[in-house]
Amino acid sequence: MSDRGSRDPRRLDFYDRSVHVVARELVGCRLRHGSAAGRIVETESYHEEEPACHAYIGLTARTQVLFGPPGHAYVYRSYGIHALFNVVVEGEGVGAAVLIRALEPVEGVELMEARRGRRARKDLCSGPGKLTQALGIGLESNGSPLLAGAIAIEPPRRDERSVELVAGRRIGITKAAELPWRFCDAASACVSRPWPAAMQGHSPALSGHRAA
DNA sequence: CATGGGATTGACT
DNA sequence: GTCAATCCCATGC
Repeated sequence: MSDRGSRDPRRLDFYDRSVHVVARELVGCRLRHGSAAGRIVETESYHEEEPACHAYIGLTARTQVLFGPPGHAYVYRSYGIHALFNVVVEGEGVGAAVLIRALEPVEGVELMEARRGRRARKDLCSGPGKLTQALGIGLESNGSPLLAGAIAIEPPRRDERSVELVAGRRIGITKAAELPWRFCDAASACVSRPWPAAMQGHSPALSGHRAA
């Protein structure tokens, strides 16, 4: 794999790089489905060589998309209830993906509230199951191309502040839980709980924009 | 074909 | 802090 690809998530070579590089660079980008969009503030990387990754077991019906070409959505059902959205990365034949774990709502907040129920804005997308519900992403989006489909990833806007990136251990897993493959914007109040140790002592703001 | 285990969330004690 | 909801898929008989 090469790490010299594009930093523009609207280009295919952005995704054809190390899963950890892509996971870090996705923080600050914007995930969109129709008129609803949010700023990515938390990701985790998963790779076939490590047992927490679904691709660890090899090529099956479930993991087919993970081993497919980069730049596509991998969506699966978690705990029978929630849809979790991932970005397939690295070359075809390599099973690796970035789990999108939290967003700051930036567009279509009313639509997100309609889907999620009225609650604090910072809690609309502060978890991997919450953000798919808020954006209306379901299992039918599994395999959807991110460069030519309903779901798109856009680069950070120039008027947004830069990301304050911190890494921590992945959460919600029992295998390979010690790997520091969770990446968060420490300045965001929308990161899911528990916050990484590096965020203790922070007082994150809600908005990803610079103060007016 | 039956079974068991989740990359979670929200409600409740 | 505890716990149930709920379903897809991998595994084993």
